[in-house]
Amino acid sequence: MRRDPDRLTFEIVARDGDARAGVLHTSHGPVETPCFVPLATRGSVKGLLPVEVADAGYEMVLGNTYHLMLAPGSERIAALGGLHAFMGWERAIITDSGGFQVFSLAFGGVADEVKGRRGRPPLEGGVLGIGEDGVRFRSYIDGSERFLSPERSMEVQARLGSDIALAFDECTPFRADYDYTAASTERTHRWLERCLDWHAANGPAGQAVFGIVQGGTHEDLRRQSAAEITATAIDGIAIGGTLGRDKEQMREVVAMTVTMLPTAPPRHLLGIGEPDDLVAGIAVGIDAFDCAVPTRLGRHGMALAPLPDRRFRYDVRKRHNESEPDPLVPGCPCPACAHFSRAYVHYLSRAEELTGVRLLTVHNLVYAQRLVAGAREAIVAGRYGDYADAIMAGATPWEAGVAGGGPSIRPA
RNA sequence: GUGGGCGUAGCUCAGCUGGUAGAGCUCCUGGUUGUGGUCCAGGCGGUCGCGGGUUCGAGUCCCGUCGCUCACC
Repeated sequence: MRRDPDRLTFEIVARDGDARAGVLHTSHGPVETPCFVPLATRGSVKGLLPVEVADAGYEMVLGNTYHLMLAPGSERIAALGGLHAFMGWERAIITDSGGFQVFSLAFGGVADEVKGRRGRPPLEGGVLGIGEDGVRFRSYIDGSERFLSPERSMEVQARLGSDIALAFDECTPFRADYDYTAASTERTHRWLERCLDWHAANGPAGQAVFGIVQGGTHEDLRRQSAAEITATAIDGIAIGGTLGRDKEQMREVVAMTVTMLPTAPPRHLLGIGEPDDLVAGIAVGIDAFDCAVPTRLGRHGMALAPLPDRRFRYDVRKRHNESEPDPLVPGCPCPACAHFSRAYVHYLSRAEELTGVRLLTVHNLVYAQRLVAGAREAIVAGRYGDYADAIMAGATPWEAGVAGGGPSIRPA
């Protein structure tokens, strides 16, 4: 199924149960898995320099076709040497296809859509129409009418020069009925064929393409989708679509879907990345995750922390932190925790100082990176179950790690 | 000194010709999973400057008083 070793190879170096530890060899270097992929939607991990992202231990970031094609435009980025050169990031880049934005333009977000809140669409009437050929939508920047199709998405991603391009798909709403989801999933498969046709003729030499499993929460549709994607010449598999109404259903759908996939290609779970989700996803055999959570939480004044009953986070802006001399998370190896008190970050956040966002973003990214890096070490050591148990019991990644000994439960 | 205006939630203010108080922000609590530094949903909070009077009933009307402010001497 792998089309070309020059594009991408995936080497599995260890297994522990269903969990895998591996290395994704991309055109811009190796990416150790399981990995978390920070979002650089508009060509920047918000608030951080590329060197800071690399220093946090990251080997790949995610850029977004939808945002970058609207501004500054893929032609301009190509003229300036491609996305790597443009944003000053020398390691791997995976680009989203823009398919999910069609969904979020219409529904505001996964949580809003699932709960029927109707959210707050970024732009009224953002999606003008979805057809066999592609999607017509309005630019969130100036309201102008734009068009995205399998060919157009691949063309943009080719100009960006990402190491991994995602096939153009439709993310079906949770509330969509079975028939719509089935029809949409089939159309996404036809779109995948068009993506691969375009890429075979025009794609950059070093760029890999991942197909995206759809099918909503329906087992037969997921199975059909997985089978059709696996039968094509893709380099890896992403799990997309709306995964359910809550965490429990999401995990069921992911676990179910993974069993339908061949073991050789890398598996990327799209859009999921709260700490407990990473732990659970790795356990069933997910190799890569991308998610807005660590960086977005940082912008909203939240710090990741070993607090299982608090969703692994706490609000630094709350008053009780105003005189706390300890760092965000004691023992954390990140620059924010190495040099600053929680009281200082609390003060900066409430004062809306940009440095507050930077410190929280760095902390959260380091925390997420340590979580997956610790998981990798545990898998290699054949102790992933212990590691997962320790994290879920409130240990920090460095405490739960192979070298760090057993878990230590700290008070909230 | 004379004349006008204003004193209502921590802040900025709304309350028509009298029927026993509202909004925004702040504050507190949740939520926000292929990124709009957001947004959403709840909650705490007022003896309506003070003292009298009229009235069944006064933040609303009358008298006095204190404070702030503007204009004119």
